[in-house]
Amino acid sequence: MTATQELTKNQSLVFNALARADGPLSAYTILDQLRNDGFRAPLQVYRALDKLLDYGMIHRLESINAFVACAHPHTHSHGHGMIAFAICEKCGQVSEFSDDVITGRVREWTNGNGFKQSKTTIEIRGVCANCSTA
Amino acid sequence: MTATQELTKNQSLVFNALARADGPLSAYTILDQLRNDGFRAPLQVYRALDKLLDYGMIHRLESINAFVACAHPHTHSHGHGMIAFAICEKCGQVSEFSDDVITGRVREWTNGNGFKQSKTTIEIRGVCANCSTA
DNA sequence: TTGACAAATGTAATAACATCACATATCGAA
DNA sequence: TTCGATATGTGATGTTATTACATTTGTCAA
Repeated sequence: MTATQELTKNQSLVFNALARADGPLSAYTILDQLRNDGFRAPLQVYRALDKLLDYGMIHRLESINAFVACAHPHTHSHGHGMIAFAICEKCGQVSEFSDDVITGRVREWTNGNGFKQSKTTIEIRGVCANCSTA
Repeated sequence: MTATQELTKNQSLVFNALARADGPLSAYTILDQLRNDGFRAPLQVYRALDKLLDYGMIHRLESINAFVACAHPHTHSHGHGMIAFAICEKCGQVSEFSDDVITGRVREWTNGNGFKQSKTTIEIRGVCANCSTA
């Protein structure tokens, strides 16, 4: 499962809501945007989000309880390498990047400590270039 | 403000609850533990937590909405260097470490992109050595 | 000492985020 | 076609965090 067309109706609706947004959305914001499409309950959103996370098409930003469409689907669709997010607290814009050195250092620590990692969160909060010059 | 003795009553109660716990606690768990000490409302806990975070005496684990007493107060009480957490999903134990290389790479990215970072979260979820051998 | 400001506290209500439980529907393969 | 897996609909509930407002306590200078 990688192509957009293979998503179910609810998954497509949720994914498209995130894809057309210019920043992260909360589950409840998505719900509100999809009321006209027949969405009535949070669970409809959360279920779709879970699947989209599975498929690697979106990310969850733990530090702000929100979700974004993946910015570089092709780049890391094949799994390895952790992704870091820089989240602007002024405008809400999120930049996504991955860094092999960081990935390597984390892996060194986990290997050295017998820790089996399943998911790693790296989130940088601050103010983006645009917002700090303005 | 660095010494435990200078904390207010509520701050001490909350800090001690975290210090004697063997893992992270949620705000509401802390509240329940402190009912006998006169705590009645979430805000009493959250206000103390905010201060303790300010003072660098505790950390917030964003990915599990919980708080832990800082494991190495002396080490990073002087501010620089970001801290990473490895959180075991079986036993709840949290290991805290900091890595200058990771700190440096993050700073390179933020400097290169004009991003003024204020707080950085690094949380590794997985299973610790103890739990994976058991 | 007092009065005035800042910091801390108490309390109720509400907002924001997430899941449970249960019923129903849809689809693909045996 | 019938069975199982997946997806969906819906209400209720659970969990996490904040708002708003009143009161108390501590500090410090006049």
